[in-house]
Formats: sequence, C-alpha cells, structure tokens
Amino acid sequence: MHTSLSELEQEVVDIFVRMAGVLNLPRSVGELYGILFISPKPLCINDCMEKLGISKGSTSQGLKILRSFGAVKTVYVPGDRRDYFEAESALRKIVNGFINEQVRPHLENGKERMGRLNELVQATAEPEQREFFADRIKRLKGWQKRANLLLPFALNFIKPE
Amino acid sequence: MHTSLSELEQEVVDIFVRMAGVLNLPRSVGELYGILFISPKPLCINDCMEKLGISKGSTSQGLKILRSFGAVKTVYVPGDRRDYFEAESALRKIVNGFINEQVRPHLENGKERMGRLNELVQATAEPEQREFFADRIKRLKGWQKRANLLLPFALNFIKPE
DNA sequence: CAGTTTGTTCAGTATTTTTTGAACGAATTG
DNA sequence: CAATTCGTTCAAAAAATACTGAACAAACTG
Repeated sequence: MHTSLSELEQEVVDIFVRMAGVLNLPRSVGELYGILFISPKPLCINDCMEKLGISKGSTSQGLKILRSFGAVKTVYVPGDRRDYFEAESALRKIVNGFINEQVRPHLENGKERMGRLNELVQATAEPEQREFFADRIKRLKGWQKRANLLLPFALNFIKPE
Repeated sequence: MHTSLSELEQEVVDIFVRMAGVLNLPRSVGELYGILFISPKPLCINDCMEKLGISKGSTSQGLKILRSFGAVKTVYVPGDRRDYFEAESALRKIVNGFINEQVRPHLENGKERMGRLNELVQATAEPEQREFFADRIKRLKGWQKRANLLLPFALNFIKPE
C-alpha cells in the first residue's frame, strides 16, 4: 500500500516530475528519480513502489529507463538479496547519458539525410526554385552544425564534480 | 483533398516531424513548420491542410502554436484576404521564443520552490538526515543556477543572422 | 445587407503513451 | 528440492494527447 510521502519528499518529487515533463519522459520516471534523489539511503523496488504508490511493473520499467542513461545506479547492500538503487548526483553524467541515449537516436542520419536532400534539390527543374531550395538546405545544414558544436560545449560548461 | 508532396517536401517535413518529437510538440506542428520552411512562397491555411492532408482545426491550432514562439510569421499578401504564413528562418529567434514560451513556463517558481525546500529541511528533526537533505537541496540549487547560466550563453552561441 | 469566405474553437473521437497486474523464470532459502 | 522471494515482461486497461469536423463569429464582397 501507499506509504504517504513527507512534505519534503512530495516537493522534491514534484520538481522532478515537472522536469520529466519537459524532457518527454513518463511521470513515473520523474517520481522515481525524485524519491531516490532525496533518499538518504538506497531504495529497493518495493520501497519505491510503496512510497510512490505505483505498480511493480512501472517501477521496474522506470528504473530501467533511469539506469539506461545513468541517472540511477545499482548498489549492493550486504545481507540483502534485493537490488538497491540510488540517484546519480553528478549532473554531467546524467546529461551526457541522456543526450546519448534519449536524444541522439532520434536525430540520427544527419549527414546521410543532408546528402539525400542535396540530390533532390539538384533534381529540381526550375532554376529559381532550385536556388531557393539550395539556400534552405544550406541553412538547415548550418543549424545542424551549430547543434553539433553546442552540445559538447554545453557538456563542458557543466563542470565535472 | 490531399495533394501529394514532392520527395523534397516529404524529406524536409520528415526532418521537422522528428524534431517536433524531440521537442515534445505534436506531429502536425512539425509537419507545418516543415512545409513552410521549404515553400518558396507563403502559404495560407488551405494550402497547408491540402498539402499535408490534415484538418482545418489542426492546421489553425498548429500555426497558432508555431506563431506563439515565433517560428512562423504572418505575411500580408496584397489582393488576398486570407492570412498567409512563412517560416521564420532565424534560428536564434525560434530558440529564444521556444525557451521562453514552451520551456520556462514549465519550470517556473524556481526561487520560490527552493525557499520552500529550505524551510522543509530546517523543519527536519533528525540532525543527520537534515544535513543530508541540506546537501541535496544545495545540489539542486546548483543545477538550477547552471541551467540559468547556460541558457543565455547557448543563445549567444547561436550567432544572430 | 444577404451571402460568402475565412479562421478559430471545442466537444467528440481517434490515437498514442503510460500504467497495471498477472504470469513467468531465476535466484535464494530452509 | 519444494517453497518463497525477486525482478522482468507483456497483454490488456487506463489515461493523456492530438486530431477532426461542425458550429460559430468576424471580415469581406457584390
């Protein structure tokens, strides 16, 4: 059953639920990170589901997602055979993992696509149109390039801790 | 009815549909920006819905969203009383608008919330726990601060054009 | 000013996403 | 080695989100 959260826990969970919204992640993932972030000791799946009042399936699934980009780590607790989890608190690692696992895959094939676009533009009969299209594609490439420059820079901006 | 898109249009629309996915915007919004981005001349609502095969309601709604953060501008076409639209192509403006209109609102009350968190931490009875909580909140504040520093910097990174 | 055309809104519907919970296999225990 | 505990998976249910299309108001037109 649903052990009610302290006010502090509620507030922190709420913050991460909002973040999850912005980052396009399920609510439960935000809740899980929140409860782990503010927990002084690692929690097992049962702790999490009881605290948050969500199902075992959601909990398992949510923790899997969080682990997939390194926002949560598994810790070994001697004398207990359950898996325990704690929040990774190095922002840099989390952002890095998130970009690599959640963002990059959705933006793959950058180069390839641009090549294809060029071909299609060259195949345009009307010269005036072709010029316009070429300009647009050039602009698109520019955006892509800048994004690729910005990402590493942003990561560097987040000092290692 | 649904006027079929050229290959070039398809490809470009597809790119922006993916971006919309990453940015947590409806598919139709990506489609609309795409078709406007690659169109040599401004399009009216009817042009858009015909080209994309979506409803008038979606089109109106989607363009509203795009205008809300400055990704699309209205242009006046003499002798035609319909509204015409074209894609804003200055990345800086778009990113700026997007952050202000779509991201910031979801992350409001930063300062306020942190104050509230501090109170809750101070109200914690157990000293050892209190110390841990304080540390977590401090870390959270650090993240917030860095995000607030990074945003303007990132915007500056995108040179005006 | 009656008749169009145009864009918006919104209730209802369709679609997508998230959550649930029961079934299962693997590991642990007595 | 039977019984229990644990974590994962996945089909079905629930919830959230996006889309449609008809109703509407405003702006034009003749």
